[in-house]
Amino acid sequence: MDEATGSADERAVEAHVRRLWRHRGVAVPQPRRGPRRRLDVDAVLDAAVGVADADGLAAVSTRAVAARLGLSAMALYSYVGTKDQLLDLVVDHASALPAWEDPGTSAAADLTAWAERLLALHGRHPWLAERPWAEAPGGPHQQDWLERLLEILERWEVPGGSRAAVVTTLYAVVEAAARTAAAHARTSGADAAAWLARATTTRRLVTDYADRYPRTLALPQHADDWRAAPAAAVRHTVEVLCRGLGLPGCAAPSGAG
Amino acid sequence: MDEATGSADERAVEAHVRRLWRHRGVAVPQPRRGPRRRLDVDAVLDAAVGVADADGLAAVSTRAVAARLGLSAMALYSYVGTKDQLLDLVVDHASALPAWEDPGTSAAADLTAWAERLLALHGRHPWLAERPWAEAPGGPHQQDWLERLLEILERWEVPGGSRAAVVTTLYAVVEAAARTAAAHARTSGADAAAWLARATTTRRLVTDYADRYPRTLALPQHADDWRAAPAAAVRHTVEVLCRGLGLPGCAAPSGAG
DNA sequence: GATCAACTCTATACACTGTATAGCAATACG
DNA sequence: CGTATTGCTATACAGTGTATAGAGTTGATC
Repeated sequence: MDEATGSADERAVEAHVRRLWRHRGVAVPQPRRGPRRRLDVDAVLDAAVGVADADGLAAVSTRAVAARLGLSAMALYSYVGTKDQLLDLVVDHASALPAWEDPGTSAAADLTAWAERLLALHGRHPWLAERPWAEAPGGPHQQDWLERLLEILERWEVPGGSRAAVVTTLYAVVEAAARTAAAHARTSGADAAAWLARATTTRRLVTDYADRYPRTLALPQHADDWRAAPAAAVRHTVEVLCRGLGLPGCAAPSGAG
Repeated sequence: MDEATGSADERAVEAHVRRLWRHRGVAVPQPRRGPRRRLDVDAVLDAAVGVADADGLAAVSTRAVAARLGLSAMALYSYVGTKDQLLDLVVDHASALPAWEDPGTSAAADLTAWAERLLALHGRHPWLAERPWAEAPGGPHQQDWLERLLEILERWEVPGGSRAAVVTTLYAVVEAAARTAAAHARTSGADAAAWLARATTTRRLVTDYADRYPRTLALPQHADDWRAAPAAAVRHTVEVLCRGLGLPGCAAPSGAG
C-alpha cells in the first residue's frame, strides 16, 4: 500500500488506473475514517452512462451526473477524479465485451462477427465514437476488444506487418459507420429539416453545383444504403479487406466491371 | 435578392451557406448602411485557423479569435454567425484541395496520391480530424476532395456498390492515421511523461496483464511503425483495399504466411 | 469516553464558455 | 438635414470544470 508515496500527480495517475481496472483484481483505495460513502465508482458511472445515452456525451457534466445521484458536483471528485478521467471511465464502463463464439469458418466470418459486435455496441451507445480511442492506453474493456481482434488475426495467420493496419482500419471503419448511423438516426428528429434545408439551399445558391460535382450527385442512391444499413457496409469492407490480404476462405476479387 | 424573406432560421441558413461558398460565385450580403466593416470573413477565418494551429480546436473560442483581430467577441457574429457555423467555416477554410497530377499508373497509385495529400493536410492542421466530416453537407473544399476521389474511382471502374464503402474507409483510415500521428507528435511534449506513467502504472498494478493480453503486448514493435510512419501505413491500407477490390495494376495478394 | 485526524459532502467562488440585449457611433438614403 | 441601418462594445446570464473553505461524520488513539 504505497498510495501515499510519490507526487500528487503520480498518486492521481495511480488512483485513476486503479479505478479503471477495479474489476480486474486491483483495489480502489478505501478511506479508513470519515462518514460512510453513499456511492461507489460504478454507481457514478451508471449515472453518467444514463446521461450520455439520454442526451449525448456533451450533456455529461459534473453537475448533471451529480444531480442524477442526488449529490453536488464536487462530491464526484473523490469517486472518479477529474472530468477527463470520468469520461475515460465512462467510455470503458459502457464498452464491455459481449460473449460470442467465433464462427471459425473463415477469417472474414470471424472478423465480421467482431466488427458487428463492436458496431452493435456503438449502436447502443452512439456517443462512444465521440472520444478517440487512440489517445490513451485505455481500460480493461477496450483492451478486451483489441486482444480478441488480435486473437483472430493470429489464428488466421495475418502477416505481422499488416496487423496494425488491419486493426486501425477495422476500428476506423466501424466507428465511421456508427457515426453515420447515428447521424442518420438523428435525422428522424428536428435536425432532419435543418439538414435538408442546408442541402437544398446549397443547391439553390451554388448555380454550378451540378457541373462541379456530378459524381457527388450521382452517389446518393448508394450512400443511402450506406446510411440505412451500416452493418452490411461494414461486412462488405471486411470482405474486401480479407480478399486484399489473401486470407483463406475469401471469395476471389470480383472483376472491376 | 430575397435575403429578407423567410423566417429568421431560413435566413441564418442562407447566410451560412453563402459564407461557405463565398469564393464560388455566391455573394455574401454586404450591408448598405452603417460604419465600414473593419474585417471580412476570410480575415476572421485566418485568425481562427491561427488559433487552432497554435493551441488546438478547443482553444478556438469567440473571445480568443476576436482578441487576435483586436475586436470584441460579439463583433464576430455578423461575419461568421454562430460558433458552430464558425467551426464549419474554419474546417473548410483550412481544407483547400492542393493541385497534383494523378500518376495514372494504377488505381492504387492514384488513390495513394489522394490519401497522402489528405494525410498531409491533416498533418498541417491536426485539429481537422476533431470535427466529424459526415455530419453536414460540408463546404466547397470538402466537396472538392470527395469529387476528386470519386473521379479516381470512376476512372478505374470501381463497382458502384463498393464506392461508398471505399470512400468511407479511405476517409476513416486517413483520419485515424492523422489522429494517431498527432497523438504521437504530442508525445514529444510534456504529455509523453503522462502517457508513459499511465502505461507503466497499469503494467505495475494489473498483475495478470501479460497473461490476459499477450497479443497486445506483442504488438508494440509494429505499432511503433504505425505511429512513426502513418504515410506508409496508409499506403499499405490502400494497396490492400485495391487488391481486395481486384483493381487493375495491383500485385497479387501476398500469401498468408 | 474524550480527543484528534481523516474523510465526505456542500457551498461558494473564479475563470472560462457561447450568446442575448442594449447602447453608442458611424454611415448612406430620403 | 433628418433618419433608418448597421458595426462594434459593454454588460449580463446561464452554463462549464474545479479550487477552496467549512460543516458534519466516522474510526483510531490516549
